[in-house]
Parts: sequence; structure tokens; C-alpha cells
Amino acid sequence: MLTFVLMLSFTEENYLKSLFQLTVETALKEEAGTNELAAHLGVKPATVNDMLKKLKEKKLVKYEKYGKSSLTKEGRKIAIEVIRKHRLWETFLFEKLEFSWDEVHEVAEQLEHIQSKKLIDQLDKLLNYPVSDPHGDPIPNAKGELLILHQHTLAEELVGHQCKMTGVKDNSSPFLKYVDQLGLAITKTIKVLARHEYDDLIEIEVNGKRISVSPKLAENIFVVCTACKKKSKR
Amino acid sequence: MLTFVLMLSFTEENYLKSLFQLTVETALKEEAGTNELAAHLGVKPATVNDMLKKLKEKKLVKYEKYGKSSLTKEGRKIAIEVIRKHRLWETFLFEKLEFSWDEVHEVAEQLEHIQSKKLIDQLDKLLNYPVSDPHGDPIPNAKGELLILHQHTLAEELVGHQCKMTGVKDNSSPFLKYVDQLGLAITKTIKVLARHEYDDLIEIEVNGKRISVSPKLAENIFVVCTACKKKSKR
DNA sequence: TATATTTGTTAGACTTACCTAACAAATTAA
DNA sequence: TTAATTTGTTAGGTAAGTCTAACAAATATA
Ligand SMILES: [Mn+2]
Ligand SMILES: [Mn+2]
Ligand SMILES: [Mn+2]
Ligand SMILES: [Mn+2]
Repeated sequence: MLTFVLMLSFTEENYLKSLFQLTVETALKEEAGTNELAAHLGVKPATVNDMLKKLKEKKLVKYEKYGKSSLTKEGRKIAIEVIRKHRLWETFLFEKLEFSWDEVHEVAEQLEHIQSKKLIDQLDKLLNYPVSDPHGDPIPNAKGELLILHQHTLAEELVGHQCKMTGVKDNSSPFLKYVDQLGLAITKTIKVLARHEYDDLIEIEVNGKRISVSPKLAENIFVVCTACKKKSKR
Repeated sequence: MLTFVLMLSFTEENYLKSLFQLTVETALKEEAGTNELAAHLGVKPATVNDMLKKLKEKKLVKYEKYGKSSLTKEGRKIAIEVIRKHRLWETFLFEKLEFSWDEVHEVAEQLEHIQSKKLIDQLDKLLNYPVSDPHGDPIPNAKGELLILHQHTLAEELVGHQCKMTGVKDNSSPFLKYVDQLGLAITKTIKVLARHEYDDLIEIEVNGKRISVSPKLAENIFVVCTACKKKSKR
């Protein structure tokens, strides 16, 4: 039995990836709206509307007029493949080509669309089957299984609790450079000392030093809390 | 002084590369025609015509109505950069990811269009600044200097002469697999024993064995002849 | 040199991915 | 429960890159 490989354009792949990131990956939601997708992709809602119809035609998204959209099983599979490629390339750039964690994303945005099963399998092998990328994001395995980390943001952590930094939400270079500057990094232990009502700053201890961080920053830092329960599964 | 980086599409890059390969790289010609380019790129002449006008506008090709086309200095520079990327990626796939020489070209066709100076510089470094790709083709260096090999095809080699295989003209997978099968490979020593008038086959000795090859095959094998003069320069 | 052939150009059309402007439906607030 | 706001859709348009069909120029051949 012949299986037809439907070739998708870069653009179509990006729409599926965005939809995945706005729904499944953030776990809290099942569907995303047209405007939301437009904002995430940096295009106009009218453009998204056209594409949703096309992707529905190809049976990759579920979409009804005036309703929210979600991925079909096949659409989700493709989205995960793109994310796997993106994160493997980021890891490659970081581990093998001396890129810093704030430089990898931009180039991986291009590399994630290269079509070659062997390329990705061999890259995975070369990197020794990594489970997370330089930003702490889980890398789907070759079967498309994705580890969902039971993490929350530093902004949500309770005063007095100690946690460990596991990743970042924002992948932009300026944000990541700022994180570096503050001495924050994945695997660092962070203790929440206080929350200041007056200006909303959060006082934390990291590297044996007390620093104050903004809620905006804290919302973009992922942690797992040793004081709370923690679990993970593929 | 600001230098503007004109961003080219994949397509535009491919036209420049083709024009380079049909002219400068084969050294014998300065210019190429519309139909010739169309055949090389696998599109129709009308399409090439439109693109030539656009690339002329961008000052990357010299083109006059009903005349042959050639690259400007800037166009040539870009073509060489694309070829450098193509051949570095082929070398990477071959050396680091266990690809065979008949598998690298197809994937390199995609990878050659990734934009990142750092990526290419680091790849070059990782591979230890290779001078030729898995097919024996010279890799332009970071300055855009390209080694022109003084090679000719096996078809042109004189009877009685001994030569060394330096590369292939055809990069297609079926051809390369056939070359493998015959026991031919880059650096192998080949002695031309005879040319048979009757059926045009060329009898050679390679790996201590006598084999007969077709002129079609011989035209796609590059050699340098130890019995003739040999020189090379950047 | 006249004619046939090859080579190159033009016009008009299609697809993809995007846009703006106008409008309609759904949701939220008064 | 009407009105305001937000969200989503439609129509029509653009640019890139491709095509076909008709035509024109250049070159080769008789
Ligand atoms: Mn990324
Ligand atoms: Mn990442
Ligand atoms: Mn290419
Ligand atoms: Mn090659």
C-alpha cells in the first residue's frame, strides 16, 4: 500500500507549529482563534482565515466558520515533527557549533523546514538523543512522543519555596541575554524570598545572592518546585 | 557607511548558481543562453526571461535582449557563496552524518539557502576547512576564492596514460551508485589500456582489474593525468 | 541569399501567500 | 436586552514564480 507524502510549504508548516504551540503545548487549551494565530504568526487575521480553510481541506486542522481551530491527529503529528527538528537543530548549533542560547532560535527557524528523514535521525544520533534543547524545551523523540514537563513560571512560585530553573518561555535574544546577565540559567536553584506589594518586584536568591526581578521577567522563567509535587511523562 | 544586504529568494540564488555553473565553472564559456539556463534549472525559457530581467535590475547579471547572459561581479560573489554553502553541507553530511556520496546532493540543495554567516563559518571550522567536497569539487574559501582544478574527463585521457580520479561531473544518485559498483572512486589510479573503435568502449585498469566503460560514463569522470602537466591555483 | 530551424520574447493566466477595507457574527458591558 | 466591542469573514488586490501559446529575432542550411 502506497502512502502519499503530502508536501507542505514552509508557511503551512509554520501555521501547524503555531497552532500546536498555542494549544497542546500550553496544555490549558484545546483550540485557538483566528486573531490569536495571526498575532502569533505576525500576519493579518484575513490571511490566517484563508490558510485555515486550506489546511482544513488537507485534513490537518479542524475549523468551522466563526469557531476556534484545532489540529487533527495528522496535523498534530506534522507540528511535532517540525518542533522536533527545530529543537534538534538548536541543540546542534549550541553543542557543536559554539552558538549561544540566544543565537540558536533564529537559525533553527530556517533549518526546521529541511526535508530529510535521514538528516534528522543522524543529527539525533550525533547529539546522543538529547531530551531537551538549550532553552529547556523538551525534544519530541523519533516516534513523536513529547515529554510534558510539570513546570510553572517563577511568577507563580510561592514565597519561601525553593525551585530549580528548567526553561524559558520567551526565546528572543534580548530576553535571553538579560537572563544571562542576571546570573540565571537552566538548572540553577532559585529561592523566592519575598514579593513586594509596593512595586510587584520579586526578591529571589540565586548563586548565593539576593536579587529583585520584575513580574514580566518571572513570567518568562520556567521552574519546577522541589517543595511541591513533581511528575513527568512522555 | 551602511552596506545594504539585499536579501535574495531561494529561486534567485538558484538562478545565479546555475549561471555560474554554466559559465565560469566550466571555464570555457563566459555567457549562457536563456534556453540553456532553462534546461539546467528545469523551468521554461519564458520563466528564465522574466528572472533575467529582474536580476539585471538588481545588478546581478548582465543581460541584453536576444543576447547571452553573464554574472556581474556581485552576482558572481553570491553564486560562489551559495556553492560554498552547498559543498560544505555535502561534506558535513558525508563526514559527520554517515551519508553516502550519492545522498548528499539532494539535501545540500535545500541547506545551501540557509542564511547565517556564523553557521557557515562554524561548519567550516568543524570540518577543519576542507578544500573539496565528497564529489571532488573544490570548496570556495571564506574569502570567495575558488580552486580551479586542471582536470579533464576520463573520456579525453590518452591511451597508455595513467591518471588519478579527482571527481565526477554528474552528481545524480544513480550515476554515483554505478561508479561505486565499478570500483571507481576519488583518488583511485586509472590506466587507459585501449579504446575500441567497434563500440567506443574504453578499456581501463583500476584496482588491478581490467574493465570496459562507456564513453557516457567516461565523460562524467574527472581525472588528473600524471603523464601530462598538472597545476592548480586558487 | 532565401528559407528553415533554433533561440528568445511577449502577453496573458494561474497559484501561493500576503494585504486592506468593508462587513457580519459573537461576545461583553451598560 | 440593547449597544458597544471584539472577533472573524469576505471581496478584491498585489508580488513572486511558474506556465502556455503566439510571435520575433538570430542562426544555420540549402
Ligand atoms: Mn526556538
Ligand atoms: Mn528552544
Ligand atoms: Mn538550490
Ligand atoms: Mn558536490
